[in-house]
Amino acid sequence: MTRVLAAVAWPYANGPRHIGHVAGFGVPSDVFSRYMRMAGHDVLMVSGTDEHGTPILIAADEAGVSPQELADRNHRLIAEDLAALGISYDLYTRTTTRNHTAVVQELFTGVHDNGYFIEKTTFGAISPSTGRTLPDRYIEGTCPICGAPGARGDQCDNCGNQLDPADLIDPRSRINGEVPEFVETQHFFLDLPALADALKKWLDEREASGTWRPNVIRFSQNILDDIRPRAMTRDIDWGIPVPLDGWRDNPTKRLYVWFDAVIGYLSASIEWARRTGDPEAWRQWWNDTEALSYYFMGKDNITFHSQIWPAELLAYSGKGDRGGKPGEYGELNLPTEVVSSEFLTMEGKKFSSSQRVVIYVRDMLSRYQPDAFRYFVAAAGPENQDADFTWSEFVRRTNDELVAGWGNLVNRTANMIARSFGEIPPAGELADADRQLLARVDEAFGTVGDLIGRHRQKAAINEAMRTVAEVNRYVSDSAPWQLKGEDERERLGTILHVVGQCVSDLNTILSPFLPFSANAVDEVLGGSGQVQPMPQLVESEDLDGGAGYPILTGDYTGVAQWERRPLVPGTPVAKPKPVFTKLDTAVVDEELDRLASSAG
RNA sequence: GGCGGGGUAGCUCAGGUGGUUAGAGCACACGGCUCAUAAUCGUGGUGUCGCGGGUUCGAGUCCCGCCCCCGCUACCA
Repeated sequence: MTRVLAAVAWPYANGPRHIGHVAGFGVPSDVFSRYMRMAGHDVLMVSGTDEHGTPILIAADEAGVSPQELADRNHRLIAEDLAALGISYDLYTRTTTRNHTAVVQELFTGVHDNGYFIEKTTFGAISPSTGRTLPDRYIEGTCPICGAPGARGDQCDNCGNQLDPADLIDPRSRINGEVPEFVETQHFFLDLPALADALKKWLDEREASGTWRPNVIRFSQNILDDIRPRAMTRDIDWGIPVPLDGWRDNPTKRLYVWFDAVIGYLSASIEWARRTGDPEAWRQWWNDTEALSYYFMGKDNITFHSQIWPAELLAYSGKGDRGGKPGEYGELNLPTEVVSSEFLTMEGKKFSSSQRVVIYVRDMLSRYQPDAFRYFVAAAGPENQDADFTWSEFVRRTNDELVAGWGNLVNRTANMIARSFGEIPPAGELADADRQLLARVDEAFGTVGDLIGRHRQKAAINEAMRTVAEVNRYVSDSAPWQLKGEDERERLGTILHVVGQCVSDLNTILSPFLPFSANAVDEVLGGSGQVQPMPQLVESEDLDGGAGYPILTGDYTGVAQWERRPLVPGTPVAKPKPVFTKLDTAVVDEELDRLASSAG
C-alpha cells in the first residue's frame, strides 16, 4: 500500500464552471483516485474553491455584492456541481477559511525566515479610486507599435507584440474606465533564481522517472532558463494579509492569489486531518518521502505547479541556495507528477463565458447522465492534445458506445439470466471458449489498471470497451437463446454464469470511469449497488470560529477492490431496467440552437 | 518573435526506442441472429501517413527546409 495524494486544481470562484474545466482536472483526477483506492492505496484527494484575486473583485462589483458574498455563492454552486459529477474528494474546501489563512501565513513566514523573499520597489499601475493593483491585461489603450485601439497592457491583439502598459497611448482601466496611475510600490518577490538549482535537480529526477507527459516536463524545464524573482504580493484589499509588522494591518497589501491558491493542497490536507480528529494525519502524505503526489490541472496551470509551488515548498524547507531550515510543518514533499491536460473546445471554438460559447456543468448534468459526460471525457477528452466537444459526437459516443456496447451487454445478460433462471446459475464444466473469455477479462484488470495508473485514460477505457466487445462476441457465438432443451440447461447455465461473471468484472473495471452506473449495474446483477461510494455535500462549521461553509467529503473505504469478485449462484436477478439513457438524435439540433440563441 | 503540441482512411483518433501486406471505432454496403434500449455478430473497400529533400538494406516513425492549425509566453487566474 502506498499513500497517494491526489491534488486537484482549485476552481476559480468568479462564476460557475463549464465542462471544459472539469474535463481538464475533474474527471481525470477522479478516475485516477477511484482506481488507486480500488488497487489498495491510501488516497487523500483534496481541493477547494479558489476565491481571491482581481477577477473576483470585478465579478463582485458587476453583481453588486461583496467579494465574500460572491465567493460564498459560487463556492456552493461549484461544490454542488462537483458532487453531481461524483468527484470523490476526501475534502473539497475553500480558500477563505481561517485554517487556510493560517497555513498560508505559516508558509510565508517560513519562506521569509529562510531568506527567499526579496523586498523590492516596483513601478506599476493602480486604479486611483480604489488603490487596487491594475493588472496589465486590465488596462487598454492605443498600441504604441501599430496604432491599433483596444490593445491590452500585456499584449496587442492586432499586431501581437508584447507591451509594457506604461507605453500605451491613452491608457484606460477596462474595469471602470478611469485613467490608471503608475506608482512606485513595495512588494515581496519570491527569489526563484536562488531556488533554480534545486528546481532543476528535482525536474531532472522527475524527467528520469519517465512518467511525466513530454510536453509538461519540457515546458517546465524550459521556463527555468529565464527564471526571475516573481512578486508574491499585490496592492489589493481582497486576499490574505502579509504576516509581517508594517504589512499585516495594511489594508491595501495582500498576498498574490496564486501564492495562496497552491498552498491550498497543504491547507486542505491539514483541514481534512483536523476534521478526522487526528490533526497530524496529513503528515503521512506530506512528510513521508515514500508518499506519492499527483497534481491534476489544465495546461495553463503548469507553471504554477511545476515552478511556483515547488519553489514555495523548497524555500519553506530551506532547500535552495540560501539554505535555511523547515518550519513547523517540516520538510514537505514535492510533486511526484504534474498531470496536465490540454484544452477542450466547444464545437470548434474556445470556451468563452462572455461570448456564451459555453455549456456549464450544471446544464450538462441537468439534461444528461453524469456517466455519459464522464464517458465522453475519458474516451475523447483533452488528455494529450486539445479535443473538441461537439454535440453530435457526444450523442454518438453515448448511443453507439455506452448504450449499444456496454449498456446493451448488461441488459441482454441480465434479461437472459432473469428469464431462464431468475437467479445467478451455477457454472458446470467449462469449455475452452469459456475459460478463454474468463482469462481474457481477468487480464483486463491488469492492462486497464496499468494504463489508468500511467494517466493514459483514453487507452484504458478503449481497452475496457474492446473487452466489452469480446464478451458481446462470445454471447453471439454461444447463442444461449438457442439452448432450449432440458438436456441443454446445464450448458445454458454455464454460459450465462460466465457472461454474468464477465459483466460483473467489466463493471468493476469501468467503475472508476462510470461510478454512478457501476452501482446501478451491480444492482442489476443482484448486488448491493455499493461498488463506488459517492461524495457528500456537508454543511460544516469553520474549525476556527469563522463562518460555516459547505464542503465535499466522503467515506470511500467501502469501494470495491480491483479484482474479480466471483458471482454467487442463487443470487436473485430480476428483469432489468436499462441503466443508460439512449439519446434522441434531435438533441444535437436542440443544443446547437440553444448555443446559437445564447451566443452573441 | 521564443517555446511546445499537432497535421495518418469520409469523420474522431491509435500508432514509446525505424522493419512483415499502416490500425481501431463510427459512417457505408452485404449477410447472419433475434437474448437485448432496432441493440448484437460476421464479411468488405478506400489512405501520395501536410509538402520537398536527406540518412538507411528499410521511415508514418530519424535529420534538414517549407506550409497550415492550436496552445503557452510568467505578475488574469
